[in-house]
Amino acid sequence: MASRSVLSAAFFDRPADRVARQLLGMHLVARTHDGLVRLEVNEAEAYLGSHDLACHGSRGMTKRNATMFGPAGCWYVYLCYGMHWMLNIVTGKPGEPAAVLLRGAGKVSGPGRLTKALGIDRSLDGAAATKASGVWFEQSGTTISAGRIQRTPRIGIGYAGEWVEKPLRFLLTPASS
DNA sequence: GCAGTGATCATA
DNA sequence: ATGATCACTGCC
Repeated sequence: MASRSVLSAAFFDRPADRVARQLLGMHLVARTHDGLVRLEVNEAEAYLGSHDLACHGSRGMTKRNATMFGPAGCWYVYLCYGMHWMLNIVTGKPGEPAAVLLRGAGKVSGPGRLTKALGIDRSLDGAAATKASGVWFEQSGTTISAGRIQRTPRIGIGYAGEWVEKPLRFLLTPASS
């Protein structure tokens, strides 16, 4: 059924800020050793490409960030501070390094905690976000009103010069009831 | 407020 | 080979 359809590579072949915005409210689904985990995405950051000084790809391709230069819809996973795995989804055209960092979903807040909750590590890096990879997105069917979306500067990128202040972090306010 | 933690990358 | 850095977290 459409409301549970898996997001395809085409969904991610757009500018990272648009993808980050549109991922809010979608479901991040993972097969873990404890079974299927399904979390609503509520925080994401866009890393726009080679011109974005906060983006890993802005300093050229390295072994670590090579996945970012690949096709949209693949996972880019790397280790930060020697302890925390960061989960990103690659966006845009091959050759252009852009991605969206997943920072929060469901009740899990923080990018390192998110990967820990989902059992994600480097072994996912480079895989396409399909059921075959074990981690994917599904459409939630929920319409997100513009009023529930906040934008702020990104976290932890103080080195990025004029890009520090760009409002590329997207947050979904919990629905009130 | 800051220590932990270790892969990664630039420099040499 | 060496040293600085780091898209974070947890405990002080």
